Amino acid sequence: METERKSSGTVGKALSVLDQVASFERPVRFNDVLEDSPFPKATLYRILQNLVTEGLLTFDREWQTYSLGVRLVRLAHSAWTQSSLAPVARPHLTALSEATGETIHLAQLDGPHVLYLDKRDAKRRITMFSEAGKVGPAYCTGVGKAMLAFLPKDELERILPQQSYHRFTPATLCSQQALTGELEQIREHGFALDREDHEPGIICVAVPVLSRTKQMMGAISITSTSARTSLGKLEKLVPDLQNAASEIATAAEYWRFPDNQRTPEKMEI
Amino acid sequence: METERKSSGTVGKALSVLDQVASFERPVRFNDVLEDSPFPKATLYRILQNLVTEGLLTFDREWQTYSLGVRLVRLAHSAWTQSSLAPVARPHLTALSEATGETIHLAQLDGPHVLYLDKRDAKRRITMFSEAGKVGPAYCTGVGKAMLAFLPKDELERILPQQSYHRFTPATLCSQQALTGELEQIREHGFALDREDHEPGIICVAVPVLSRTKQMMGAISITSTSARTSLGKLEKLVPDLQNAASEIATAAEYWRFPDNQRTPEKMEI
DNA sequence: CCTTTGGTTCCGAATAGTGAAACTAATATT
DNA sequence: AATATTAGTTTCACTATTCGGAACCAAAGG
Repeated sequence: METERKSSGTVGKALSVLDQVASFERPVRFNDVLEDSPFPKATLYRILQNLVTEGLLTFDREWQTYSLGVRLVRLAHSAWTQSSLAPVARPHLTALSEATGETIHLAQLDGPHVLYLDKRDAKRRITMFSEAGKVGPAYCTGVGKAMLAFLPKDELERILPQQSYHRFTPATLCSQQALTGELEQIREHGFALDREDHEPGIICVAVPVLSRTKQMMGAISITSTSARTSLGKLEKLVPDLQNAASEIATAAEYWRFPDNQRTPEKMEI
Repeated sequence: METERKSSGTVGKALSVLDQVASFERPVRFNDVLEDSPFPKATLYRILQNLVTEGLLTFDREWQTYSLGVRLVRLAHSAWTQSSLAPVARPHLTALSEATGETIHLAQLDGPHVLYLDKRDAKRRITMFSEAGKVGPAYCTGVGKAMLAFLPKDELERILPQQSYHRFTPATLCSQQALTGELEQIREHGFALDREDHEPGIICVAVPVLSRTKQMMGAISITSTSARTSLGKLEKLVPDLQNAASEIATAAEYWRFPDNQRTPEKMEI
């Protein structure tokens, strides 16, 4: 389930190493990295050193281990607050969660994966950093399918073959063909269902967040368990979801022009 | 207050551009970046393109703007959960905040700055992603001074001249000399005080988190207002703080060896 | 003492990055 | 309508970085 990026250029190589270190999920020694690295010893060594001096990795002298550097956390804070839908969506997610009493997700696409940017859990109302930033598969989650369905054709064609199509449950759509058919349906209805595709007992409805120009910006979903509710009941919440989605979209549109730069009037072309 | 990194090598240059884009705090057009960039047009252009294809930036075709890419959020999630003190410290921070009823911070150094990794606010008990990742000055915050005081001499000498020494309040220590003196005190007492150095009315006590080998790993603090409490009362909480700090340190130590790799026994050299 | 394992350094060859300048596509100006 | 200006993109000869095989070093194991 690792992201395979076309790592051209020097930065690409460096980042692929960074990703690899991240994938270990613990501090690693030089040899651990070397073992499944496409790079020869000397090259890898230099790349790691570079990453350390750039602050993307930290090197623990005592243990001779590399781990991800705090500089990333700082960058991500900026990324989260400015580039994504997350900050503008926040109040709407809260409202949705209070109105429905269910779990809410906000996600965007990161390459072929779904990246969760925010989450509201109805029970303990707490959103932690450790929740945002998680990745999941696109082909078998509500938000994933909702987003794929509204992607431009060329991008979709690039992403579909990159899905793993692993069978998680009996309901998982395990082939590109099956998925394409489902996406067609979703496009028609305007919303996606997760019929326990990913986890047994977990169901959800999701809608895309579309800009004024019908560009897909992300997706939001309401998740529950098949024990507590049913797909039918969830479908009744679709209007609320769509409402929230369009509010988020317009909020995001405005949010780009706090006061300076191009004026909102100019948008009306 | 911008971080000036020695951007040698190709990745360094790319990252400096990334930082620059981040510093705008809004989507930017090519020319905005060009205007105060050390790089010539063509070079900057290519660097930006690289960053986009690497997913560190996203390019909005409609508006022709660059903003930080979601890939950073994913990386930061890994960074937060694995490289930093944050995950192991979490339960201890919660405990502290419940015991004292005050605001708790966990911070590490990111170059010359303080980077906040977690926060517990006593009132509305909510920790949001948008809180972690914030940066602040080191020379005039409790956590900052606590960390500087326990830094190895050579590192300290590199970092001290990089502080801005801006006067925020009458109590701010505005010179390297004044700061050095204070650090001496802190080293003696084992804890740092923020006597409204940074914000009027805001006071705090902070202690460093030190590893078994006395390496400085971060700092934690209890913050309050001068209206609600006093420095004297805060000082009474130092033992609790130090307790938490040492628990965090040992937890972090163990956390490095979930099961595999070097065994804990080997640590006893 | 020799060998193995893990990590670091060298240096010529190969590659990727550089940036002045030319070009295009949109406004704005005369 | 013709021209100037501004913003963004492409080209290409030049050059600085990066690459990586091989040699080297240091510590642990026999």
